[in-house]
Order: sequence, then C-alpha cells, then structure tokens
Amino acid sequence: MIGLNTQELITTFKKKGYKVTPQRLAIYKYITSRNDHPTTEQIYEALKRDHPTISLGTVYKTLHLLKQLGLIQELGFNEGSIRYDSNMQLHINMVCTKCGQIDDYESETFNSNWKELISKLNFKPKGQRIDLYYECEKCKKK
Amino acid sequence: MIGLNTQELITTFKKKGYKVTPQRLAIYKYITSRNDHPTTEQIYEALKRDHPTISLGTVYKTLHLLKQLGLIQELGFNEGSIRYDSNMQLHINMVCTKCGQIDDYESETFNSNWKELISKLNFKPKGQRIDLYYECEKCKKK
DNA sequence: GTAACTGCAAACGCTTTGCACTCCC
DNA sequence: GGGAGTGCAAAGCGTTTGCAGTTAC
Repeated sequence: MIGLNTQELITTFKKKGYKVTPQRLAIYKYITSRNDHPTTEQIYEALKRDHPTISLGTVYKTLHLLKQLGLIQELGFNEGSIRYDSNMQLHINMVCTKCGQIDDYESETFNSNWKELISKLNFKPKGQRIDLYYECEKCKKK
Repeated sequence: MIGLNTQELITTFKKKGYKVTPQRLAIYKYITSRNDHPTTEQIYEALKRDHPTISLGTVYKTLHLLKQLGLIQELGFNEGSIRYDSNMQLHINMVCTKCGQIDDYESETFNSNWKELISKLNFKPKGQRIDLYYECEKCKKK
C-alpha cells in the first residue's frame, strides 16, 4: 500500500476545505489497495458492492478532485484508456503488451541510477513517467 | 526527420499487400515531419489544405494501419488525448506541464546509460516509454 | 441552516462503423 | 474488372455537465 492512510486523507480534505464523504474515502482506498492502476469503470464496479448507490459521475468527479490534490496520477495509455495510480513516487509501470495488465515495479538500484542519469541532463524535470513493455507471466503461459 | 522516406514507405505498403494512396503517404509524411507528436485532429486539419476532400475517418483508419505496421507509436496522455509518434527508437518525450506541448529529446549519453540500467533488471522489456515533465521555454516566459 | 456533494440523466466529443462510390493495381 | 480504400453520416462509448435532492459540518 502506497499513499495516505485514512486519517491523513481526511486531514488533507479538511485542510483544503473539501468535505469528507464515504464515497471519496472508498475511492481513494480502493486505488491505493491495488498496484495495477484500475480504470474508472473498474473502480466503479468494485465499489458498487459496498456502496450500491454510488454513481459513475461521482467516481469521475472524485478522481478529478484527487488528481487536483496531487494524491493520484492519471495515466493515459494506448487504446485511449485512462488509469489511475496512487503511487506518486518514482517507479516503473510494467505494461503487458498482450493483456494490457499494468503493475508497479520498484527497485532501489533502478531509482538511484535513474536519479543520477537525470542529473546529467541539461534541464531539471519536475517528474517522470516510465513504462516498460513486456509479456506478463500469465500471457507467457498461454 | 525520423522514419521511412516515401520510397521505403511505398515498399512497406506493397510488401504487406496494402494499397498506396495519396492520403496514406501524406499522413505518414506529416507525422514524420514533426517531432511534437500531433493529435488526430491536428493531422486532419493540417492535411485539409493539400487534400481538401480528406475525411477524419480516413485519418483514423490510416493511423490504425500505420500503428499495426509498426511505423508509428500511439501515445495516450492525460486529459485523454492520443498523440502519434513516428520515432520508434529509444527517446524521451518532454512534456510541458503547462501547455501540453511535447517534444522529443535525444541524447546518446542517456541512451547508453539507459540500456545499461535496463540490462540490470531481472527481465527483458520489449520496449519503453519515457516521459519527462517540465515547463517549456514559452511557458516560462509567460 | 446552508453550501457542498451525490446520483441521475441528458448532453457532449472523440472514435468507430457501415455503406455507396471511387481509385489503385 | 475487382477488391481495397475513401468519404460521409450515423452509431457508439466514455466522459462531462446540469440539476434536484441529500448530506457533511
């Protein structure tokens, strides 16, 4: 789990003057509970069980809010799909070219090498997105 | 200009059994002529001058074909926009966080360091996408 | 109490699809 | 000549918007 815990999240909302609602907490919690970057639809479907009245509109609005607060990152992928990532730290998105499955990959070695690499460039980037394309274990077996 | 020249493109189409049409040549040529990854709409608008009868549908179909042939890459960005990149080699996409402008950045130093970095991972990626977020010169001046 | 938020449904915009006409080979 | 490709318009689908009712504070 990477991200804020519920208390910190509540504090963040209140500090910025936003109301704390069960829907908002649930959406953020769901995204942080996964490391495969769910789509809006996936979030909506997953939350319907515990929040039967939740609407897609609310999911969209909440995602925009979380993004605006800098709590999640929006990742546009090929085929036009948008996915959400609560891991705001330096990491690699491992994208399976067969099934589209995405997982975070974190490696201290990579991170320190990357930082050194970046420091050699003649400008200072504010952030980055790194995707590696590969074939995941499940697809290899097929 | 990175990519195939017109002759090579024609050969590629014919080899795969696809017909060569003025629209297809013009779309590919336009993408390779730029290094800022145009959107579908930008391609369509730019081509209307020389090809007044071209339709958006044709642009979409041609982009799918070029992608399928491995001649261009589709890059999904935040805000749901899709952009096209004819640079299939290792490079960095420099994304301005203010205006959304994207430019390629190529550095031999970066590339060789990157390759070494990747070789240390415990799997072999098929490809990668690297975006660096920054504020471009135009936006800095504002 | 009231302003913000939710849920619903309609509107919107980008992309895809279907089909008759046209053009490449 | 024939089949693939184009252009157009309609359909499709994910996302946004507007609004009445509800909830957090």
